Formats: sequence, structure tokens, C-alpha cells
Amino acid sequence: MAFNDWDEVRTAFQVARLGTVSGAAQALGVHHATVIRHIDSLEGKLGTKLFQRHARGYTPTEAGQDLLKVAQSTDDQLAQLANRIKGRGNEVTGELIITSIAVLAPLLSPALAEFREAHPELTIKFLTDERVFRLEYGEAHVAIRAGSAPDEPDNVVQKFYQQDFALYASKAYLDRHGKPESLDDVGHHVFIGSAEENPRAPFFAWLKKHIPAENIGYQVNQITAMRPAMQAGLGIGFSPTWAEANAEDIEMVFPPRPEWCSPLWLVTHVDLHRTAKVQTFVKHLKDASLGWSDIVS
Amino acid sequence: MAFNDWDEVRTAFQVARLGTVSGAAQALGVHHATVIRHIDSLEGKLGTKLFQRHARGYTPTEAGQDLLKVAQSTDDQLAQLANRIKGRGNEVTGELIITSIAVLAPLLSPALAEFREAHPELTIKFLTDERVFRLEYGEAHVAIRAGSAPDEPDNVVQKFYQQDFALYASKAYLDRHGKPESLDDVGHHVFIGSAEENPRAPFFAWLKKHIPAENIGYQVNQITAMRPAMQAGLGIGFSPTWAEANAEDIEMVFPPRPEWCSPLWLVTHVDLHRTAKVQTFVKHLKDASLGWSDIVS
DNA sequence: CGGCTTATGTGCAAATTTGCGCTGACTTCG
DNA sequence: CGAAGTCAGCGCAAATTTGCACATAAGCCG
Repeated sequence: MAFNDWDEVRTAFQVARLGTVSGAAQALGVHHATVIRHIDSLEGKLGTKLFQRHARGYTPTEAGQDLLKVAQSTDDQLAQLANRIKGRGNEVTGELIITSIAVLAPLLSPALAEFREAHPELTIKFLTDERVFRLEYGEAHVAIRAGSAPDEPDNVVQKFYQQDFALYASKAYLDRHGKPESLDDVGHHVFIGSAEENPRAPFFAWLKKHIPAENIGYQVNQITAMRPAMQAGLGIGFSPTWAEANAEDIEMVFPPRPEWCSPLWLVTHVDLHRTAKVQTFVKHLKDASLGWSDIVS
Repeated sequence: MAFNDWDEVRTAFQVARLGTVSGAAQALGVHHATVIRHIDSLEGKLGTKLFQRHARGYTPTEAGQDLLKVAQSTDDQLAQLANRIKGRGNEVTGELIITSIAVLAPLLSPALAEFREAHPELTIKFLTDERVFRLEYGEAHVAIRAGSAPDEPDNVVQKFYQQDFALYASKAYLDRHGKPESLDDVGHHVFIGSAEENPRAPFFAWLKKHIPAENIGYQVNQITAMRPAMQAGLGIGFSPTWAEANAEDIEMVFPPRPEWCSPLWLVTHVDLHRTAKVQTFVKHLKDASLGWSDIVS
């Protein structure tokens, strides 16, 4: 590769454009001696004269004119790129990647729909997977995490919504087994618990501690499998109040308790946290979360 | 303008392409600390993060991906440009601009035609004008000058042909006035001279000195006007022997003399003199000039 | 023709950039 | 789970680049 110093190309470009070393030096904001040395170096590497030197300035040779055309196009493209990048910092366009756990999709989707409508030039990607998408690799711009506060470095974490969990069961189950009177005496009632040894969710931890193991007749390792189990009448299970507010075949068995609560964390990478796009979205999500409390009240 | 350092763009390009600072440093042949500093500087100027930093390397953000595309195109174009320029140094293609005085066109044209045929990819421009085209401004690659040796600086001057001048007159003139016996006694014969006070051509200087003013009945300021005057029977005039070798209506009156001779100079700019294109052409022209002597012998 | 302006070119010193060695963090593999 | 390999980041010294002053040459303009 001959052009291993793009700055020299830029210098040569200005010389070719303006015709004089002094003019180019002024345009570049450097000393004219620097311009001369750049040109000399570039010509040395190329083995070709780019300019004919004379007392009135530098006249581009054919090679110099060729370089002028190419560098002009480069200069234009870089200027446009600079505009795009600088402008993008203050706009809400492009791509916004949000990652979360799948169960939050019903909760978040309305807010995402509103945000998408408010910023039509934005493409939203909503990623959910078993594995955790990592903000520090640029896999997502915003993450909504549940459970204990994430402490990944370089991540900006803020609590933005408190999920209230209650115990629910399907009408079919209640018709067959009746409604338990108290959590201290669960009788033969069946609860849906976690298959994990040390479940992250606080309500699962509570369940493991306060409900006899023989009453936990069904265990899941993914939360998404829990609600279908409840609907099928397999037992009594936890669900966030927002999810069951309008449910028809599911009935609340015990109201929410503080120790079951699971906070939602809004996580952004520190590099992206200040951008208008992320800030606007975070604000929108917080506003929307205020309405979520109304649903259950 | 944000991109006032194209080298940093080049560095960022390699980082975006390879994904790691170390890889980019190796590709660029610099220390990885330099790469980090370039990226930091560039991001600082743009006010935007181009990469997300993590332990496995640098992942381009949207802005970084945008830059990658633009810089990739720039890199390609510069590589192509380098190939064109480097290749051109050893090829005989493109443009070859030759300047001369108009009267030499009949002499040079056959040689130019041969050269053009030998190098079909070459475009030849043959410029003649009253004003002197200046090689140091890149107005021409090769100049063929007549008269005293040019001494412009930075020009490579070489003598390549000796024009022999003789005195001619048209048959019509000779029929009317007869043929002069000797140049010491020109009688009432009419000579065609120069309108200039100090003519450059040696034969005009000789004429002014040895022929009485009253015998110089017709004066021109451009040599091109001389031959039509001779043909019209206006008088006796100088012409190079090569021009009249096959003339039918023009007859030699006095044979060439050494003091009338005018050498032709082949002049190239020092910057272009070493290029294959110019070298090839100069060699061709010298070879051709060897044949010109045969015409008159 | 001669002063004035504007241009390029060069030696030397200051300033900036770069390279080096080292540290710490993460990933992968056995 | 521990060792090896890879990567980014940082302080300091060396090397390169740059700026400055000055010299020189050519065009401009009465």
C-alpha cells in the first residue's frame, strides 16, 4: 500500500485544489514547511511527481489531478459522515436495541409501540433470550433486568418499576381444590415453584422457605412455563399483578406481599447513556411505568 | 470540519474492520497505544462514541459502522489511485503535451504520427502559440524550441537537430527578376525580412546586417507569414531545407550557410524528464531526426 | 527599473506524537 | 478451578513532526 499516511493525501489534496503551498498551509492550519515536507514524502513514496514546482505555486501533474479527484470525493464523503454522526447524537433515529426477559414483553410492548409511533425513523429491536445480552459488547442499547440489582461495570443502573407479585390460580383449579385460607396452613394445595437450587426471583426464594416441599408439586426452570401451568390447573403460582389484571380464567388467591416484590432495573451502557436516543427512550419508559401502577389499583 | 486528521480516520477504520485495537495496531504497523489515542481523539472531536470498549476488543457503534463503510470506500479508492499512479510511471499512456513553434508542424507531424501509432493509449496535444508555453507550469511535457539555447532553470535542454536554412524564391519571382548572382551584389532584388528590431532567428540577424535595408522590401513579424509571401512572388526569403525539398513552385536561390543555421532544442522539465513517457518520446524524436537529414541530401 | 508582495526552500529548536514496558481484566482450555 | 493467552490502558522517555526565522526567487505595478 502506497498511501500509508492519509494526512499526506489530505495535504496534497489541498495543494492540488488551491494551487499553492502557502494557501494549502493556511487552509490546513499548519506551517507551509509542513506542507512541503508532506508533498515531498508522498512523492517519494509514490515515485512520481504530483506537482510541478514553480515560483507561483504548485501545478498538479496528471497524477496530482488524479489524486485531486479521489481526495475531493473522500473529503466530501467524510464531511457528510461528520454531519451524520454529529447530527445523530441529537436525533432519535437509527436503531434502538432493547433486551429484556421474555415475560416482560406484554408489559413493555405498549410503551414500545408508543415510542415507535413518536419516532417513526427509529427501528426498534426487542431481544429476549436465555442468555443475557451484554451491553458492553454493544449487543443492546438498553436492558430491562429483573431481580437483584445488576452490578456490571460501565453500566448505568436505575430502578424504574416495582413489580408486585401475587399468587394466582385458575378457576378450574379453585373449583376442584377450593381456595386456601391461609399461607400458614396450605393443606394439600399444590404450588408451582422453581426447579433451580437457588432461584433468583425473591418469590421463589420465599416459596422454597415457607411452603413445604411436598406442596410444591410442579417446578419450572423458565418463568414462561409457569403461566400455562397455572392455566392448565396444575397449581397455584406467582404472577405479576399487571399480567393478571384483566385475566378471566385466572383468580387471585393471595394478594401481593412486599417480600415477593421484584424490582425492574433499567440498564444502559455508560457510553450510550448520554445520547439523546437512549435518554429519550429511558424517559419515555419511566413515564409509561407510572401508568402501570394504575392498572392494578 | 470534524475530520481534520485523516490518519485518525484510517486508524479507526482498521479498528472497525478488525474489531480489536491490537489487530489494528499490527495492521497499521504502529503501537497499540497509538491506536487507542487516535480513537480517543477522534471520538472527542466528534462528540460521539465510535466503539464500545470491552475486554475482547472494540465493537463499532452505529457511528463506527458508518465510518467503516465510508473509510472502506476511501481505502479502496486510494489503493486504486496508487496503482494508477505507480503504473503510470512505467507506461506510455495518458497525455503527452508537446509545444513548439507552428512552422515546425510539418517537420514534426510525421514523427508524432509514428509515435502515436506505437502507443495507441497515448493522447498527444500539439500546442503552438505566439506566447511561449512554460514547462515549469505544467503547460507542456516537451518543448521544441528554436534559436539560441533556452536557459530556463529546472529545464533539461538538449540539441537534437540542426536546421539548415537556404534562400528561396518562387519561380514566378525568378521569371520576372532573374536569379541574383552573388549575395554581395543583390541589385534590385527584394528580400523578405523580419519586422522585429532584434530578431531572434540568426538568418534574420544576418539579413539585417548584410543586406541593405532598401532591398528588404517585405517584413513579417511571424515566420508563418513568410512562405505565403514567397509563393506570391513577393521576394526572396529564408526557409529550412527540409521544408522545400519537394517544393515545386519554389526554387533555391542560395544554398545553406553555417551562419544561417538554427539549432532545434528539445526541452523537458526536470520533474518529468525521467518518466518513461517523456524518455520514450524523446528517444523516438531523436531517432526520427536522423532521417530528416536524408531528405535534403 | 526598483520597490513591494507573494511564493518556495532550509537549518534549528520546540512541541507533539509515538513506542516501550508494565499492569489489570477477561476468556479459553485443560 | 487454575494456568496460559489475549486484550486494553497508562506513565515515561525517545523519536518524529512541526513551527519559526531567514534566505531566495519571481511576479506585480507604477
